[in-house]
Amino acid sequence: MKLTRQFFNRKTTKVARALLGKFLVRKIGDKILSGLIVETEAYQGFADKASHAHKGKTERNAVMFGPSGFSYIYLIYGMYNCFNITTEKENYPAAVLIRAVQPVQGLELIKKFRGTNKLENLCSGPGKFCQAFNLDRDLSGLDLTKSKKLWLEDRGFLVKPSQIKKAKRVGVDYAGLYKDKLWRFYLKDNKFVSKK
DNA sequence: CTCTGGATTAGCT
DNA sequence: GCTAATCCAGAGC
Repeated sequence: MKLTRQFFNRKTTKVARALLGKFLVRKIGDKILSGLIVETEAYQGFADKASHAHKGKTERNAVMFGPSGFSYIYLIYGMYNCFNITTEKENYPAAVLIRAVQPVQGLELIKKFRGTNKLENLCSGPGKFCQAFNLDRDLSGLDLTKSKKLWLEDRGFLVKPSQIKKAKRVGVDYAGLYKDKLWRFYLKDNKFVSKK
């Protein structure tokens, strides 16, 4: 079943945890790509120095201030894209970054987009995942509860709380007090996460 | 295996 | 002008 607004309209860390084991589905023409989410990170509020919303609302980050369940995709390091899903109520800027996915459907197309065949190297990082699923900034601001190109599904994959590991977020050493927050979540022993 | 530097550009100061 | 929610190739061990 497709994830609805109320799934995303909760505390960001809760959504980040709940997204593990859910499926991200992408439709390109008549082809379906999908993957099991295995790694996420939470970015929330005004005080979080690692968040784009920390300095207030801008043209780029405006969607983070909107309703939950929308895509926020931005260019990082001049070369890669990062895909996020907005969370929480309107005017509270927050989102969950999808860091890694276990590819399930559409392997052929995913391999083509990535230019590699090694399974564990297809979607094991936020930039890799966007490349694999052909996500770019054109798809930012989509309502993921309504879109026909991109949405999330619960397919009954069960994740026990004991299978969820917490860690510091990656690449945010500049974020002062917030750099050590344990707002990264991933599935224990899953070989598709971005780091071991 | 680990470590390091370069690629490349929008967005903010 | 500076630098980032990253990735990869190449060097060294």
